Amino acid sequence: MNQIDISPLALFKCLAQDTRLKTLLLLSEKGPLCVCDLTESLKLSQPKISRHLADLRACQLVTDERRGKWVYYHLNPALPHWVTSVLNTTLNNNSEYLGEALSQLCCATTCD
Amino acid sequence: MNQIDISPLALFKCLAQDTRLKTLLLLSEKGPLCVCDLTESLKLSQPKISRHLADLRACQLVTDERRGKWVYYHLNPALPHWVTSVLNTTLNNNSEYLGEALSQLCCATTCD
DNA sequence: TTTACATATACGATTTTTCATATATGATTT
DNA sequence: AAATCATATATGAAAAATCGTATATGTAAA
Repeated sequence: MNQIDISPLALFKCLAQDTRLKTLLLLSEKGPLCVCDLTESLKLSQPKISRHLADLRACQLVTDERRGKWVYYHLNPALPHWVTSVLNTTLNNNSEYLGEALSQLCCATTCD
Repeated sequence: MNQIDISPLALFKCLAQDTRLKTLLLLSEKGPLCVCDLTESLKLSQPKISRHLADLRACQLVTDERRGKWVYYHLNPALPHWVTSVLNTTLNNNSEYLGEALSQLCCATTCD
C-alpha cells in the first residue's frame, strides 16, 4: 500500500481545530463513521461537520466511502505510521477530552 | 517533578505554525537555544521569533532562563510524556522539514 | 417522477492569526 | 551614567480561518 506524504505542518494545522481533532480521534478509536454519527457525537450542524471533513479530505487524512444514502469516513489507510502514532498517543493520553463525544456516539451508532 | 497539564487542542494550535513548530523541534533536537540562535537558524527577524516564543511560553511548552545578556529557551522539563513523544515522533520522521534550519544552526551555535 | 433524506458547497460576516514597524526593557561595556 | 546589545512588547494592518445560513447534489423510496 502506497503511503501518503504529509508534512508535519499540514498535519498539525488539521489537528489545531476542535471539530477536526475530535473527528480524527473518534475515527481512530471507533473506525468508520458517517456524517450523521459525527453530528450526533459532536452536537454540531451538518454543514459544519461536512466542511471540516472536506478539509480533512483535502489533506488526505481521511477517505470517504458511500454506502447508499450514507457517506462513511475512515482514517486514510495509507497514512504514514508516524501520523497514526501521533493520533494514538494523543488519544490514549487524553480520554477526558474525547469523553463526552464518545458517550454521545454510543447512542448514535445504534440509530440506523 | 510536577507535570504541566496541556490540552491536546492547545498543543496542536502551537504546533500549527511553521516558526513555532520548527522552534519546538529544534529545542527537542538541540536543547537550550537563545533567541539569536533561532533568528540565525530560521532566518527571521528578532521580533517575529520573540513573539512566537511568547506564545509558546504562554502555553507552558517552553521555559526561559536568562544568562547575562542572553535568554535561553528550553522545552519545559515538566511536559507530560505524551507531548514529548509527539514531538520526538515528528522529529524522527521529518528530517527534511528541519534540515535547513538545523544546518544554519550549526554555524550559529559557535558564534557567541 | 415526485418526495424525502444524507451530504456537500457557496457566500458574506465575523473572529483569529500573523506580520511589519516602532519602541521599551534589562544587562553589559565604556 | 551613557551607549550598546539582546530581547520583549505594543499597535495597527493584512491575511486566514471559522461560522451561520441558504442552497445544491445525489440516493432511495413511494
